[in-house]
Amino acid sequence: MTPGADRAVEPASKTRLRLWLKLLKVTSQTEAALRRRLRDDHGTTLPRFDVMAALARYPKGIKMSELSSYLRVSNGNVTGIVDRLTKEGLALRVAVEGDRRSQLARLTPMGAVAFKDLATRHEAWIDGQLGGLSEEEAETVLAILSRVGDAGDDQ
Amino acid sequence: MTPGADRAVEPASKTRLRLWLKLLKVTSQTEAALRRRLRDDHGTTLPRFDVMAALARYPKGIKMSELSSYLRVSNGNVTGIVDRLTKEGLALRVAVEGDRRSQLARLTPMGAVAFKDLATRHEAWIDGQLGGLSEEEAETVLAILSRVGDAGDDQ
DNA sequence: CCCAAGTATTTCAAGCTTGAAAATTCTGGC
DNA sequence: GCCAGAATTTTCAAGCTTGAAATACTTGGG
Repeated sequence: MTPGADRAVEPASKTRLRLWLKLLKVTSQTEAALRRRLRDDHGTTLPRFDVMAALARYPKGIKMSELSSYLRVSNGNVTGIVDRLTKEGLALRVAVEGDRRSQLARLTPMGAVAFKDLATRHEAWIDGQLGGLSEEEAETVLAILSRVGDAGDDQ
Repeated sequence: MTPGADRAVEPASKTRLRLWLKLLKVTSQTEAALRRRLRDDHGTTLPRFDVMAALARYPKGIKMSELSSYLRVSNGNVTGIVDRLTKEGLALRVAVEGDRRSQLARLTPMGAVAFKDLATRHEAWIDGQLGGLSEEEAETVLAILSRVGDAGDDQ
């Protein structure tokens, strides 16, 4: 749509590529630091944290397939992560009434406590990482990026 | 804009957490789409692409340890990726004069051609993904995020 | 010259990730 | 009731990732 003028278009694509590289850099640096922190200070991993965060939102449990689509990862992936959380006593599977194919994954009481602690520290830590930004700047970026990750903003 | 009128009561930490989740969402969605594209249309992977991009910047070759610190991944990681690229004829290792511990990794002519093609398509594709943003918006986000991923902006 | 300490890389075990295939269970048309 | 096809989950092979240990080589002090 409206590619029209062959002069004005060129700089925009370069700017967008730079923006992509910057987005990648900020998130991967922050994510790498987060993984390190989870590992060193809490003996866990980011995928485990993500799964626990999802399970925490569904106290009554969530089906494995719903969990994988919620997290946008493959079915086989969550199977392995929930397996490991279960082995550590943080999660469990419960049968679904009336459908023996499905199982609900949920946190154990121990898992819920562990997650609550993690979540609190997580929020404070992220705040520290992004602390250089004012609330207004954060809102500005949020508003602009909302037009990129547009499809299916389901939360 | 200014959707934040009634969000003024929200603490800045919540806004920053939302921003983090948004950044994560945009980059991981884009990255997932990129991985899919590389795999389905080009039979390769993002790590391979990243390594090839790094090697393309050093036509004379780069030491394995320099490669891993450039990409900010572990040594063992690049060993495996370069192994696979080598097996496919896209990269090779050459001995370093005067230090038999080191090796220089570099693209083969075939690897260089393959990368050049990939890079061209990559830039156009990214532009399409972020096409919803004006150049001004992209610049705004870039300026703000530059204050987060501050350390060592090497490109 | 010898060897201890340092440097460069690879190997390894464990976990994450994917898509495809397999196993299990359900459902609806007959 | 039977069974073909659909739905749900697990299993699997291959690759990515890390940090630690192992391997190979270099350097400098004695």
